[in-house]
Amino acid sequence: MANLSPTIADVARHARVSIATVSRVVNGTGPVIPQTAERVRAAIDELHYVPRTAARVLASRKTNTLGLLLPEIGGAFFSPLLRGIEAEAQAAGFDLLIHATSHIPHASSPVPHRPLGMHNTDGLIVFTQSIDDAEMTRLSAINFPFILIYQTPPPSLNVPSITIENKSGAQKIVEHLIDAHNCRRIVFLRGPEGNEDSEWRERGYRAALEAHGIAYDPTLTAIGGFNEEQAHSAIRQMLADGIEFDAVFGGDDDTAVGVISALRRAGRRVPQDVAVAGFDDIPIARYLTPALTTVSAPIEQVGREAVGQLVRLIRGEQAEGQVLMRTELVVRESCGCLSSSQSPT
Amino acid sequence: MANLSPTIADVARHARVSIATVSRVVNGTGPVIPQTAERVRAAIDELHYVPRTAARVLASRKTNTLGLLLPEIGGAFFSPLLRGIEAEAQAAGFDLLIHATSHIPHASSPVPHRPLGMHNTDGLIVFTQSIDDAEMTRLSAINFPFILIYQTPPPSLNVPSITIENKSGAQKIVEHLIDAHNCRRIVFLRGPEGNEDSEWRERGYRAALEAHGIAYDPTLTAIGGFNEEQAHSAIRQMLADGIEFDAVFGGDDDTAVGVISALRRAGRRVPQDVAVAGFDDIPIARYLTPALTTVSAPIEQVGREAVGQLVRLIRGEQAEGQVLMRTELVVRESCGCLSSSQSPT
DNA sequence: ATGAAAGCGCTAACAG
DNA sequence: CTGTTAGCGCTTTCAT
Repeated sequence: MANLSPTIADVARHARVSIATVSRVVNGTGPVIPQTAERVRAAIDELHYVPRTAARVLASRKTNTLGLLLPEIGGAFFSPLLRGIEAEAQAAGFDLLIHATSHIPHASSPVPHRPLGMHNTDGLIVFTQSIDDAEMTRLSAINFPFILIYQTPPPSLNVPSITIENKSGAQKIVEHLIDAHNCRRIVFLRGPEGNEDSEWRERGYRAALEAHGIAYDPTLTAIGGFNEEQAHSAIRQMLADGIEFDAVFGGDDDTAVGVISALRRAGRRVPQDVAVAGFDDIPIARYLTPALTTVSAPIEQVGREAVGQLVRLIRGEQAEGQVLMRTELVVRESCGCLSSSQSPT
Repeated sequence: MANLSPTIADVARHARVSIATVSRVVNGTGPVIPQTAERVRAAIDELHYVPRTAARVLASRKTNTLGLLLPEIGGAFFSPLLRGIEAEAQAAGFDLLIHATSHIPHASSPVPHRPLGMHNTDGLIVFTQSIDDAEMTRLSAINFPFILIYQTPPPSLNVPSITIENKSGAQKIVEHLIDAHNCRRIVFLRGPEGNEDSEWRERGYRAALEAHGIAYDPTLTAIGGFNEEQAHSAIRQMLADGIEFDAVFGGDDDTAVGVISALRRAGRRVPQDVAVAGFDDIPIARYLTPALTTVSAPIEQVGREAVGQLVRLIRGEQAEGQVLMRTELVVRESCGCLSSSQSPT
């Protein structure tokens, strides 16, 4: 293979200077006389020189890259999140390394394989359910910069985190269903087991019920798993079981999509027969039929904020601790509010 | 900060062996007596030792990671693609590094900043429109392993690539519109400027027209940009311009979503008044209202195949060259075929 | 303003 | 089976 890639020494020789000088012009560190710098620059692009990251990292002990840990990459939700993170990371001069932490029973090696960590990143953005408490404790103990998104830290740990107003957002939308549309039997479809967002949204759902004197009926909640397919089956099952309801609050927008699909196939009209609401306001939400009433969460913003804080942490500055991002009710058609002749909001 | 992370030397000292021995048990290279190995292992997890990637890479000249270059990360399309790539990379024992090549006017540095390249990956998967021909030529010249997806190589370069049957897929679906639904004035909404997939799909569209003796009408094509919003406006504009049509073939599924939305808002029923079809068969396609008729492309499969070939390339084995993945017509409701009482296909 | 040289932490011969 | 040692390519004092 091509082992012939030039090193800093080659450039130095070519420009008739020392490697230290080359390093200086490459990094803009230290003073170099313009003429010398010019020679070096010429040598660099004549040789197509590209510094080796590994050597750089080893010598400088800084990677200049940020790591993002996700449980899996999928769902419309991740696009804006990644966009936000990508953009801000780049603006801050960091590269981004993403890893989806699926099943890794890689038990053969004596050292636990961590694709992303202090050995190859300067800091980590950790999404819900992508590392366990033990690992979090370890990272915290060695004082490695990391920040949680869509997840609050375990009580014992003082780690900055960014979350959104799940409970009040959920409560607002459910109350809208109740107040504006007279719904009384409202289904809630949970996210994946142990998902924190889902738990808070459920609390909001119950709070709304309670505030309006509607008894909580456990048969009206099931698991939607934050994905269309599971949500579709869940509703289908409820229908088959003869459970009656006049509205569905999906745990998120993907869920709502599955719900609408299942309802329609069962001959129920949305929103005339059943009102439907989601959460997140993913990009396609406004283009669905009917356009989805949902809670707008500043997903991209969460990404940007996460990077911002992480970078501050890395620089040794103070982090803000817990950040709670505001959510907002977005009323469209699926709850029964607007007619279909509106333009997208 | 925590500079105290242990090195291989610490472990060696702790286990009373040489660093070479530690290296052996960590990597499973060379023979080590079980007792010794055990001591080393004990030292390793007592010290929480994690090998430094940079040092490893520098010494071994292998990064064990794959790079993925994308123009931007967004759209429902990427989920399955990333899933496929992630899964296969992991199975092959590689880490994955993703970079979205947005605007980088980082012109200040004398060395071109390449977030991903031979300096930090063993090979690259290159998505459409993420690097230019010059860069491709450079990579090819230094014999660096990389593979193109959703993009054919420039004629002068012999680079393996994975593409899908865009033209025949598009032709099939347009012919379905013509044959099964009697459509004659079919709109086509292009993808982003210069997008190769879009160009082939347009050829398929025109071929279908031609095969049925329908004259190509340039006023029936516009730019949808492969995203809901642009597609929405495009259709809106056409409607405003008084252009008549009985079907729309969106360049991809996201486009189709925007199209349906725009039609509904203009009071046109889908599929009764206008038939709509997409391309890609993204996960939500079957859950839309109406369920989307589209061309199923094995997106996840493309990802897996890309990794497979790239790994082969990296190992110095022969790559297969150009791979063309089959596409398949998926008939659902938006073209007018199925009733809405079906269960999702 | 520039150069010399000492590492950074690890792998990979090569000895023994 | 285990230890020694020479780099890997670069950054970074410390001299000059």
